[in-house]
Amino acid sequence: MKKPPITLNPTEETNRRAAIIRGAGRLFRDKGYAATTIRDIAGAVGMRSGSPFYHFKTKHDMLQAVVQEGMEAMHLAVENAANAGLPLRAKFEAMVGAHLQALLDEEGRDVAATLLHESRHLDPTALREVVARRDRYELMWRQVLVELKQAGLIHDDSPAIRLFLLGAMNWTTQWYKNDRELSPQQLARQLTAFLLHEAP
Amino acid sequence: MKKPPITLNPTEETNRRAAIIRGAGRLFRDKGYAATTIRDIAGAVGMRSGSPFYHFKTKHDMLQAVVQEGMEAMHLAVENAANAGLPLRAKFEAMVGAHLQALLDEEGRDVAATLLHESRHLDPTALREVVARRDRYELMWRQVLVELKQAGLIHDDSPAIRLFLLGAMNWTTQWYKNDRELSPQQLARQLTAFLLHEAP
DNA sequence: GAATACCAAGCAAGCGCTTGCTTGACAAGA
DNA sequence: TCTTGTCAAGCAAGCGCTTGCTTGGTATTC
Repeated sequence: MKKPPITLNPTEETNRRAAIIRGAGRLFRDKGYAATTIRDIAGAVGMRSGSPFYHFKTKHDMLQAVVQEGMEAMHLAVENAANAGLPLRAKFEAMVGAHLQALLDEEGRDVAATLLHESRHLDPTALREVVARRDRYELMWRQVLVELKQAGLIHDDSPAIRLFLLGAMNWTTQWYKNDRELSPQQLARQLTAFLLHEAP
Repeated sequence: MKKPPITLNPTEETNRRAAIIRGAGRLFRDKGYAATTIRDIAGAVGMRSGSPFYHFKTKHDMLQAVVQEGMEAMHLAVENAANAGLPLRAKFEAMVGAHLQALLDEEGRDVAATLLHESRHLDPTALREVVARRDRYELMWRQVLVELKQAGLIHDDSPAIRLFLLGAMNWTTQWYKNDRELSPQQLARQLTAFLLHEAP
C-alpha cells in the first residue's frame, strides 16, 4: 500500500515519524503519558496540533510506537552482551552494563523510561504483547543467574532475587544524572562487584 | 484555621477527609495522578464531583496530602526498626522488612506507591519538601550501610550501592502481588541473605 | 441560627481528533 | 519547455466532550 519514492536512511532528520516518536518519548519520560498533550508533542517537532495525526492514528498509537522502540533497544543490547562469548563473570557485568546503558544513555533513555513507567496506559492487547516480550527478556537474566549459582558466585537464583536485581537497575532512571562522574559501565562494574561480594 | 469538632480516632470511617485521601491514593496508584479525575475520586467515596472541594482546595492538594501520609508512614516504620536496639544484621533485615511492608501491605501501599511514582506532579515548593525529607530518610540507610561495611558484612557502602538497594526495594511495587506465597518479611529475609552473601 | 457537609448545576478552558484545503516536489505527456 | 496530474506532508479551524473548579442552595446537627 505504502510506496515511498526513495528509500533513504530512516535515521535522516527528514523522517518526521521518527522525530515524533523521539519527541513523544522525551515528553512521556518527563511529564508522563497522561499529562502530555498532542499539542506538546506537535510543538516539540515544529508542527501544529493536528499534523501528528497524519503519521499516527491516535495518541495511544504514539505511546505504542515509543514502547516498541524501547523494548527492541533493550532486548537487543542485553542479548548481544549475553551472546558475546564472554566468560561468566564478564558476561554478567556486560549484561548489567548493557541494561544500564540502554536505560541511561542520552540516545534511547527516553523510550526505555517510557517502556518502564508508562506501559500501564497501553490498552490490554498492547499490554499483553509487552508482558510477553518482557518475559522473554527476563529469561536471559534467569539463565545467567542459574549459571552464577552453579559457579558458586551467588547462593540464590530465585525469581525474587532476579526481580530485585532488575529493580535495582530500573530504579536508576529515578536518580541517575548524566552529568555525573559515573558512567553506566562504571555503575555496572560497581553493582556486579557488590553482588558477587568481591573484596575491593 | 481547621478545628475538627471532636478529635476522634482518625481512622474512623466517619472522617471523610481521610476517606478522600485513601480513595485518591488508591486511584493515583492504579491510574496515575494525571489520569485520575476528580469525578473518579468523588465516586470512590460516594460523593458528587464538586464535594471533595469542600475538604481540599485543589486536586494538587489531594496529591500533596497523599504523599505526605506516605512519607510519614515510611519514615516512621523504618525509624522504629533502626532504633529497636537490635544487633546489626537483625537491624538491617528489620529495616528492609519495614520498608517493604510499608510499600506492599494492603494498608498504606497506595500512599507509599503514590509517593514513589507521582511526586513529580507536585509543584516545585512541595517537591522540595519531599526531596528534603527523602534525604533525611536516606541518611538512615547510609548509616546502616556504613556499619555493615565496618563489620565486614559488605565491601561497599557508596551512594550508588545505597541507591541500588533502595531501587531493588522500591521496584517491588511493580511486581509484588499480595496473593503471593511470599510476605514482605520473607522477601526482606531473602534479600538480606543475598546481599550479605550468606550460604543457604 | 450558626456551622458543617454535601448536592445540583454549570462554567471556562483544554482535550483528542477530524475536516477541507494548501503547498512544494516530482513525473509524464505534448 | 511547458503544462497537467499526483502525492506526501502539513495547516487552519473547529467539533464534541471532559476537565478542574465554582456557585447557590439545602438538609442536618448543635
